[in-house]
Amino acid sequence: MAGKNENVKKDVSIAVIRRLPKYYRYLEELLKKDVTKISSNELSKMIGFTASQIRQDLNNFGGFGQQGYGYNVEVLHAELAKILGLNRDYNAVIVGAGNLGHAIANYDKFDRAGLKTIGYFDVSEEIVGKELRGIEVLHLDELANFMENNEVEIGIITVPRTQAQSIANVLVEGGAKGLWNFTTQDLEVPEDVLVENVRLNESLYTLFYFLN
Amino acid sequence: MAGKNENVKKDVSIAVIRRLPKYYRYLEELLKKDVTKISSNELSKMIGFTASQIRQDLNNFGGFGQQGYGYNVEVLHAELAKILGLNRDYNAVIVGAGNLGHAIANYDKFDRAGLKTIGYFDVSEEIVGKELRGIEVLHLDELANFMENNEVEIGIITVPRTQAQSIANVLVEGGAKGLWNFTTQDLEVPEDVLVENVRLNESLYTLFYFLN
DNA sequence: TAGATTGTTAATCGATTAACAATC
DNA sequence: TAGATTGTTAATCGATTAACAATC
Repeated sequence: MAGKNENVKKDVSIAVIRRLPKYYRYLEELLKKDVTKISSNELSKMIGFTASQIRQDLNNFGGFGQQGYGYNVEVLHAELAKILGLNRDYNAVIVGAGNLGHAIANYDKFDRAGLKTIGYFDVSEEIVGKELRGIEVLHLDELANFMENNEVEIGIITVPRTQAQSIANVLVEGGAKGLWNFTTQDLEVPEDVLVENVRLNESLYTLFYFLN
Repeated sequence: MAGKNENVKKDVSIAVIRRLPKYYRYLEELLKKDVTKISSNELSKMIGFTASQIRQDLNNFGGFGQQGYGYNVEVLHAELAKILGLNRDYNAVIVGAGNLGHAIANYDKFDRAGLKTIGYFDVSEEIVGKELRGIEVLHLDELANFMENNEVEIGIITVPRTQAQSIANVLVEGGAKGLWNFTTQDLEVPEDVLVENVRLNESLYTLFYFLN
């Protein structure tokens, strides 16, 4: 019994995972304000989740609190950083160096969070050869070669939808373990590769829906 | 009994709403391929939701199918467009005309979906005065005035987080009914205003999490 | 008509909330 | 110690899936 389950961390539901960054963000603010401790009840009032949910969520990863006291802000903040994998860097390439690609590349917060974009690729003659954050934008044709010669964990896809799948293939072939997909294309990838989709159109349509 | 409930469309859950754009997208593809009819079962195989879920989802809005036949692609596509509010235009302003603002402004698909960006605002000297899609980018100070003189339904916020709330206030004061918020700030707005958040950092952290 | 497939009710599953004993 | 608040189990709620009668 013991041996077999030792490494089987019971799966935490995706709903929980997606709430973690919010906890992290609020903890960060408390830290800045030099707040040293916080109860699930106080946190509940700030964030808008129930205290019960907060305690349940956190307890998926360990007992970070102390009865009668609450949670130590600094400790919890650090634990969340660890859980979210913010304690290390991730090499990434951006494929599609248009406005959206630029926006991501230039967003300091992502860089500080550990997203290190080490390569930019495009097909447009206007863009290829230009510099982005001190790095020359390469032609898409050089992507496969680049992937071979660099450790790239994350591929960021900000190209027109029709090209998305073939680029995903090159990225995966080149060793990327995570794809951040900004297109509407549903990408097919091997089981050990992760796709995180940002569906701006779905978000927009949802907004439209509620305006009617 | 009749009178009171007549207008009370039972609330459709947000989970359902967020699946609609995906149905719409796949229907669009079928339409392009001149497929005239589709069963929930066939759709299920394409989209990856269960046939049962698809039928349940659609039946929140009406009985669009026909027993023994399935769904008429053209009809269902048109119905979804109507439900999602894609059958009309929405005037919008973009506040924050940096890379992200540019990306949104230049994304043709949004324009074709009905998002009409009629004003751009920023504070940067480098950007204010320049043209974006043939329209001069104005200084943020002119936003309130612009809102007063134009019908603007949607405010798109792509500024640094610290300015987000005060800009939201101006937008709401000026009549915006929906905010598309690309910052991490949780916006406080009156009850009749809708905020649709795009949390890129939460998406990125989720990706990080799964890479560990 | 027989076969197919919807619309809809019932059963199941999972996530959220409530409750409270454990304990700092 | 008494009070506070966690960690955790139990109850509730809502969403998903299964089943099937209705019907094209």
